[in-house]
Amino acid sequence: MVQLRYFKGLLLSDLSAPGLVWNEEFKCYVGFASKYRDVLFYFKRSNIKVEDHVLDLLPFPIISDNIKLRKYQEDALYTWFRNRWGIIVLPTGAGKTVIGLKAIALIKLSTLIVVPTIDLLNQWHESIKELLNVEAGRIGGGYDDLKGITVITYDSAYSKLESIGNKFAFVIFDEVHHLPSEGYSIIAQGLAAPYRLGLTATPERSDGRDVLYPSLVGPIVYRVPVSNLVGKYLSNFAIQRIYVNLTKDEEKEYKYYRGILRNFLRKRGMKLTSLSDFNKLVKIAAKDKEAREALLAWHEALKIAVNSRAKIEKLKELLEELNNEKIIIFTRNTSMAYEISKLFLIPAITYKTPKAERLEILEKFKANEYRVIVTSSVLDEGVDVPDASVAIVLGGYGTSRQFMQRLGRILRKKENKIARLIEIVSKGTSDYNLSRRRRQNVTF
DNA sequence: TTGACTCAACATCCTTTGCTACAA
DNA sequence: TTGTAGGTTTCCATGTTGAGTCA
Repeated sequence: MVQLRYFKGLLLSDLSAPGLVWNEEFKCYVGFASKYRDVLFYFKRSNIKVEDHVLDLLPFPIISDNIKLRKYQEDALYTWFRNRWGIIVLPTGAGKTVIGLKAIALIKLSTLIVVPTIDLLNQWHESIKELLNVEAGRIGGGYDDLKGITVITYDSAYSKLESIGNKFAFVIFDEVHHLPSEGYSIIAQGLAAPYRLGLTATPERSDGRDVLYPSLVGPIVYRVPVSNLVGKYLSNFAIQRIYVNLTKDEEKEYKYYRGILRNFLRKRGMKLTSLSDFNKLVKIAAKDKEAREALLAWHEALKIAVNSRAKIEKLKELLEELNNEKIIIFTRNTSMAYEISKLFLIPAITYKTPKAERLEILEKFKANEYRVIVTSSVLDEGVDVPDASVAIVLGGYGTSRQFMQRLGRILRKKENKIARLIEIVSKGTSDYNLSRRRRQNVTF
């Protein structure tokens, strides 16, 4: 007979098991609470009886569920259900929340839903009320209400982990690509929940920490590419790139700043061919004045390339040409978003835009009072953005995630219309590299 | 309740073609 | 002579969010 207990995000066992190590302080074998599932399985397989005091589950509420899933949602859910462990990847707008809700209705055990933003916290709360007919608890964004089905932000989950770690049998990580980060991964480790579902449209991470998924939430068990849903559930779309040249002045300035960087690299015998090269430069720049100047020059050059005049000129043409379309313009820098806002009298949303104003702009965009809005990267994820027919990308990161998220903003099904994503790229600059990089590893 | 503020955490940040030391 | 491996993480700047505090 072995005794298993939970203590502040940890699993305690008086017998050894894989994933547990002897702890002198506790006088027993200790591991992360997330080991609970494996350890239990190990003891059962070894025919060792377990006195299990780990879970102290909250009562599951009475729900009613009339959720009808689409074929691909059903396939995804039933594939996941075999192990009740793993990640489902679905494009933006393909109905991930509904799958999560159906999973809750099937498992019928206390459930924690972890989300990155307060917007999503409230959206899940609404959906649960609407589709499961029950008022869920909320923790975060001013709420602190623990219930048998609770929605919580990643930040609150992190800070409340010790006290809630064994209260749930099932955990859903929405936008699960956030989970592997250094701090948030502790949430997955400290929860004892043996059933786990991750949901995202974009599982790949540029820092490579996506290799941690299997141990935190399980591997990707089902993936629906955009191309499978286009036409029937998502809009047909076209991607177009327009290349522009820097103005003479910009080119001069761009070359000047790139020259500072290049001279520094040559002088120090360094190169900038990989991310680790870049990190090395950043590290040196913390202490070395010359390196800092080189890095600042890199920033300046990039800014010139990404925010060039020629892009604004091209944008002007496009706005005239596409005068019947609903358009979202994406920039990289907030300064560019505000400049466009001023120039074309278009409402702008950035992280500096107060919540109420943001909501008002999105409402008016939805109601067709505004035809065009401009934004930096705040609307990439986690916000319910009304659909547009055209996305004009003036600048962004070199990540496929952002590219797919922005594409997702125009993919809601439209009758007899092809959605368009138009990228405007400065030729012969680092903006070109960014554009190329963000399209690598993209699976449609 | 709201708003303004601060703080901590997370994410991105690289790829033209040039260097140097060492092994084959 | 030629080919290739070497060096890797705590942080230049900017953008974004949630939480906490205080008025």
